[in-house]
Amino acid sequence: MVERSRRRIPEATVARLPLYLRSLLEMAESKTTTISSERLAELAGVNAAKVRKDLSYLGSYGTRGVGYDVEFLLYQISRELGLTQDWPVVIVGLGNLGHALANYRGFMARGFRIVALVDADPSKVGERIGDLAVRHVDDLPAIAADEGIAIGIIATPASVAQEVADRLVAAGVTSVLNFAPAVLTVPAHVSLRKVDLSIELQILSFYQQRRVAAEQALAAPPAASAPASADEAATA
Amino acid sequence: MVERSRRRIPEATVARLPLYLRSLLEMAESKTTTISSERLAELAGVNAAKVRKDLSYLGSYGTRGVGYDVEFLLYQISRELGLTQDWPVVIVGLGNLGHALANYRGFMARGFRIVALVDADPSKVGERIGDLAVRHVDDLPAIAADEGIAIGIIATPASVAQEVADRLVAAGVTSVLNFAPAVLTVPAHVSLRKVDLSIELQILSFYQQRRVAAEQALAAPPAASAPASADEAATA
DNA sequence: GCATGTGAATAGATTCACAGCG
DNA sequence: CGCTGTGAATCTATTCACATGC
Repeated sequence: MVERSRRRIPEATVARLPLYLRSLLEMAESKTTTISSERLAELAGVNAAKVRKDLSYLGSYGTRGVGYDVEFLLYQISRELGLTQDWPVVIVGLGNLGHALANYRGFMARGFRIVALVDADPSKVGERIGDLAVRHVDDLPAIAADEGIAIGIIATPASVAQEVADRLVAAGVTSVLNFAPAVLTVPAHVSLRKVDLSIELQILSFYQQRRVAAEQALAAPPAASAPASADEAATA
Repeated sequence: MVERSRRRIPEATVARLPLYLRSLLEMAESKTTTISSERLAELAGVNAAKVRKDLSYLGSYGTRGVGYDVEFLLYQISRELGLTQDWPVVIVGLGNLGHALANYRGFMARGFRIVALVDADPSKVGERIGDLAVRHVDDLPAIAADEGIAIGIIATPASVAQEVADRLVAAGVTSVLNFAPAVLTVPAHVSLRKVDLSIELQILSFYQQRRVAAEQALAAPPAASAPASADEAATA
């Protein structure tokens, strides 16, 4: 019982465990008791060898010739991800996005509980969202101490995101999820992840352009140099 | 002029180009004319060797002993990412998140234009958000054809996300950004990216737990077997 | 002299392929 | 026999270190 997490789990594997978890939850709902790496791979949108290798980092939890026990694997992954406890979360910044996040009862799922909302704008302080009232960002240290905040979500404009991150860290928060389009720096003992809409769109744009260019190359004769007016959208 | 994109740009590099772009935009605003890989690396939160290698895939756009011309590099990256044109975007699903996204004039930045909002709920159809009216999801084929939609954003509940993806693809959309917590499958000629809040939180939870466990291991004597009540949060 | 550009070295992730075991 | 678990092979990405050229 002392030998918890003797293995070093690769980052890429950690990032996939939530996918397996979600797939297993679906299977559990449909009363399926065991699942093969093949099927789990299909549900999670990866390949079977990857599933087996990933799960092998957690331990030998499968049965050869049979597969994995859904409930047991669910529990093991939950435990590994630290979801057998509830992490108190604070959302900083209650503009459009902050509001949407605060109302995400569904998305949050098990393991996380929004316990505080803070904003720097005095006109927002006091506003009730769900069953929480918005408090001032200056109260962060007190809130963090009282509620034992583990995770801070930054949903502010980019211009103040670093300052907010600093305040969260100063208040003792050691995990930060940043929605602001800005590069943040935090001390080494703090985890930082980001969700960036515009980056995702730009990546899509890259491949989209590439496809359009490839189509044009096929359609146009590969002879003459530069096509004069190539600015019509080619999404047919 | 025909030799556009002769190099094969690695995926990891593509994912970082938007970071460089953003950093360069900041530099351009502060009237800086040239920038070293070192400084750009600092702004983008990566290391300098990576910046140089990444940029070298685009071409030899730097000057030895000097650095990169900010404006020129800005243009080259924009072009490479396909941001010299505007991509028409449709948002599907106007719940909390869809609303927030529709109002994100800021986050969207250059290169993208939200031209349509659709939802399956008849009570939402007709609602005006900004200067757009919500239309019914059944109109997608017509909308896609009229507006030349390039990118579809899925902001629906997970339960209908795959169906929406199928409809987008059927309507000719070839880039999809999925916010729903579901694994989607699309044909090979369609790009798919996802943004998943709960996955990000779960990844943070993994490392958070790991830290807490490490602290406890330090604090507690490494002798006795299982600590009886280990369910107090340890965020001090 | 100084910062880029890039081969070579290293590290990390994915995939293969099959031995091992229920 | 079927499916897991895992070494070995492969592929991709990162980092090093220095020759190159302004």
